[in-house]
Amino acid sequence: MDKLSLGTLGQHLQQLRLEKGLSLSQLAAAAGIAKSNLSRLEQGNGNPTLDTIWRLAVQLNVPFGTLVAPIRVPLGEEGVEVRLLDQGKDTPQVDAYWMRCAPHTTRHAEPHTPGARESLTLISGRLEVGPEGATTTLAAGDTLTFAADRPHLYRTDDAWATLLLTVVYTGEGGTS
Amino acid sequence: MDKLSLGTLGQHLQQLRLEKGLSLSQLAAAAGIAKSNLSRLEQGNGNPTLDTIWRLAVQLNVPFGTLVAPIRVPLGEEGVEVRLLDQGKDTPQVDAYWMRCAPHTTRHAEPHTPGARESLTLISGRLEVGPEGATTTLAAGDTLTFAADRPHLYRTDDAWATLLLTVVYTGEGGTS
DNA sequence: ATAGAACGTTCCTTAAAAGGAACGATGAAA
DNA sequence: TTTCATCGTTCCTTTTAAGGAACGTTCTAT
Repeated sequence: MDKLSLGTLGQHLQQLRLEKGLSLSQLAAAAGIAKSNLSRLEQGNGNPTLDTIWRLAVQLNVPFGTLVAPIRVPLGEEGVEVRLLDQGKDTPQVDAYWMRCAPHTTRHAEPHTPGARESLTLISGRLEVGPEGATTTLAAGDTLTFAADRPHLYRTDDAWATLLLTVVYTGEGGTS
Repeated sequence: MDKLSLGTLGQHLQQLRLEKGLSLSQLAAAAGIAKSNLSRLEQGNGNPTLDTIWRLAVQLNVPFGTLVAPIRVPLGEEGVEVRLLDQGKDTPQVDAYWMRCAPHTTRHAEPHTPGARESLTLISGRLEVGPEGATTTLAAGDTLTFAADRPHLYRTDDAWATLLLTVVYTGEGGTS
């Protein structure tokens, strides 16, 4: 059974806060909670109340579950930053990510569930992407959809690449 | 900003519990929390801990936010909520948005600059979208690209729709 | 009826989350 | 330099959510 990880909550909180350019004190004041409270949460300690989470979610302008939902991304590889934007609750299940790749980086991705497809739109930079052996090179504004139930890769040349990425699990929908 | 309503949480809890045919005692035991705790929550009192909500969500097998999200979610003025995710700095310029539309909502959008195109991917729900008079209906996971230099619209039926949207401002410089 | 079991509620206690005021560290302005 | 503001953290106190054991009620079976 799924266990609640307080660490990811803290990471998400801090990440979202920094993206907004807010200091810990500012966010705490804006949300109407104590600094000490927010500090603990970002450190991964504590077990916040619904009221506390709600106030933070409102201030950070994120759908409620986003703060808590664990990032289901292998991530870790250097030069690649991935953010979970949203998780669809319909069938088929759809996960939406924002992704940024450093120059001269190759990310190999494992196959997803059978039938899964990825759609992506390049926001800036250039990116070679697709199933291994059948990749395509995209420029800013281009979109591509490909089968993601085989090993696939993302590769940048000498420029940064930023993109939106959605994974559609057309197979039996998994709940998380 | 929106205030947290504990009443709706209680209603949702009870509704989901009854749908599953569980007694209050059973659910509390299965989730590993005290009966008194669950009883208070269903009555709309109390302010549950993240741990408590999590355990209930797991037992009821609902995505986390569902328990808390009121029937009507924080929406923009016209039932449409839009968040800017990213702005490309390359050529062509690309703006990335996250967008959510309430049921039975129609949003008319003005034409963008000549040559502009929109690409969108539906994360959940259903959406009729496209240039006025030439719309398409999308389901979760579907993607669509259309010319956005004409008046276009987004329309939902009886379901919420969540989607990623990118606007590509294809200037004079043609993309190779 | 009567005993038993399960239901949901209401107390009281206890563990812990939130608030508040320190603290040292850092950075900018006088 | 010195001063002042703000940063994030760490205590300690206060508030309160969660646990536990009653309770009255309802239903079933004996």
